[in-house]
Amino acid sequence: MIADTGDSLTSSFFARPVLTVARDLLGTVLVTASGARVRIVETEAYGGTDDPASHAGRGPTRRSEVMFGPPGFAYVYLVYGVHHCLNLVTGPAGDPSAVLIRAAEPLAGVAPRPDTPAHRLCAGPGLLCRSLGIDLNLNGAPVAADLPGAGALRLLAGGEPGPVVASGRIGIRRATRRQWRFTMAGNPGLSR
DNA sequence: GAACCGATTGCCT
DNA sequence: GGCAATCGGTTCG
Repeated sequence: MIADTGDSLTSSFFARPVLTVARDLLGTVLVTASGARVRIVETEAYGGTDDPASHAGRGPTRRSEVMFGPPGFAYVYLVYGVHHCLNLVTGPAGDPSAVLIRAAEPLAGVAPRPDTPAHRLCAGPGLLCRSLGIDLNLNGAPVAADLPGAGALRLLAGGEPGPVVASGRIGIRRATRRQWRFTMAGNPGLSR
């Protein structure tokens, strides 16, 4: 029997403007190949027409080339040589934009850790990737359900996210005034 | 080719 | 609050 993917997000969801996708990803459920499920509670938008804080800001590199491709694919990179960050490519092909998944709240299948409350296991982009086993192997992987080979990562449509707050992006030095960070108000799983 | 910086986190004082 | 870990990209010589 074929798995029911009727609630899975497809390319048309990701093909929209990056700010719209970043906002609408709140409340959706990320599912890994191992069956872990987390609800996204914090995102940030990067790229678009002119974003000096984006990896794509000065043309494609070997690292950022996925951002320049079609929507619905994962862009995973290494920060500070230590942690991985998960992004989802948005907009039409050629528009180098993506949404950074900054935090989520575990629903099922996330391994506990000593001295870490469950709701903090994915409370940051690096923590989220570590808890879900996401690394460079998933860079360029198809996420939208209609793409060939999709399945290593899936997104399920979520319920109402509740009140959403737009604020300045964090952890960067450039273009911090843009209100491109989206959070579920008051959620305990937000990054610090 | 060397020096510096970065979409982070955890451990130190 | 400071800082190390550690790698890719950018900048400068």
